[in-house]
Amino acid sequence: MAKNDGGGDGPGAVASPRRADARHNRELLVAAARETFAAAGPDASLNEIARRAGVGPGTLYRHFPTRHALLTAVLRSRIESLCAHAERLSTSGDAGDARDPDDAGGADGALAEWMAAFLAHARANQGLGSALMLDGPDALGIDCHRMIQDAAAGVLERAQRWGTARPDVTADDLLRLVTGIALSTARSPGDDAQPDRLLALALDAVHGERGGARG
Amino acid sequence: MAKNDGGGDGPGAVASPRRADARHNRELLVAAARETFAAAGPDASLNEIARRAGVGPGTLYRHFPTRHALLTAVLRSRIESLCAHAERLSTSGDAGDARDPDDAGGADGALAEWMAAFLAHARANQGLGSALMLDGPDALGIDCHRMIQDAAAGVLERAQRWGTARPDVTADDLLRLVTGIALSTARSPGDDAQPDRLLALALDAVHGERGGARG
DNA sequence: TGTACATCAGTGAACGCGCGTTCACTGATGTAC
DNA sequence: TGTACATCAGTGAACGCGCGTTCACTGATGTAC
Repeated sequence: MAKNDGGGDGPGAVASPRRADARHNRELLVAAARETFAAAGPDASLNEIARRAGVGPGTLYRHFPTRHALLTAVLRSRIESLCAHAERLSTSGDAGDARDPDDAGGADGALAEWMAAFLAHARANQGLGSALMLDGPDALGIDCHRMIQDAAAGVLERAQRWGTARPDVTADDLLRLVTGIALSTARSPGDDAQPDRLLALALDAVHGERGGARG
Repeated sequence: MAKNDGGGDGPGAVASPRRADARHNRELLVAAARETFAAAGPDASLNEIARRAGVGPGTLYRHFPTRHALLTAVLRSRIESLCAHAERLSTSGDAGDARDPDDAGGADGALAEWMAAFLAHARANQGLGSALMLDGPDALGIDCHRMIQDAAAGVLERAQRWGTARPDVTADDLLRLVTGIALSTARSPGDDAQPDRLLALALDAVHGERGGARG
């Protein structure tokens, strides 16, 4: 049996503590961390998070031995929903065959939809949460990094099969473009129009010139 | 007369101290700051910079009362050369008339050239130096912010007159796109190919579909 | 050219701060009987 | 159902650290004569 596994939460899920007070405090900590990271970025003070949660710093460390463990807990649900979203988009319709490339409502719209969702995710947490995703496997734990990468690859490959995305673009390019938009617009949270406009630009670039007739 | 103006260095230039030792230490400090900011980003320790320069922390504060004053001193020369570059590109050739849009070697190449130069600038200092530029006028002093903004606007407007840039793109869009690329690729300094590829993508987006025949 | 001196600049110990992290102790919980 | 107890979890003062910043003092410089 696993050492301290709380039950069948699947691989990667953090074991829930058995005792009721521990479970409660864990929830308080994650909620406080979510707020604090969103307000102050991923370098926010851990003592401050413990203070907001109304627990001692030792309690925070008992649940999350490292900053990354806490960040992962905060981001996991968001990342999982992004991946589920990608999964839905990648399998809806009859994805196997390439249809008329001018009918761009399918894979094309799916790519745009998912990139918009990812931008919204990246812009939360001051846009910086997702920057950690680019730090490489060590930063957030290999799980989250690969999960997002695979999700992006799924949506992108489908669009490429349909001819609505340039074949020379990689999933990593996609993620970095959108993350960059989130980062460079992070300090002006009021203006939602500009990130949307920049995302539209990036989407145009990824589409290439309709049908791929490139010089 | 100005209060402590070292001479006719033009508006915005920081007055050089009169005494030889002060001038020398100022140079040491700027050099140390350049290195340190490049290695550790714009949040680098000021004490560390003073240590690297071989002076006491008090000396640093005598020359640069705030972190922004020091950052400005470090970035000023770079920014000035970027602006001069833009000026050169904006006035070379016969800029007044719109020529055949398919002859994209002129304003088109100029835009690409300047954006590449700006990307190189943004990628120095861990890509973060230029992030401050997006913080708004307060951060780096209104000078640097406006200087870059105006330089970008000059090159962009010329490209738009020539029809090689979409008319709905703003100079701010341009700067944020490139800054975003710098930020999202900052942590992988070894790989120079990806930033270049992303810049090419962004340029394609800015060009729009050749000639502007957009659905 | 040489000297006296006013002032400009540098020094670096010291302060207060908030951070991350630890640990001896206290308290709450769940379970075995 | 009630109680005893082992263990799991929380507490929060305390530590060491590096940071930004200050300031009384020392030293270097340039200038006036």
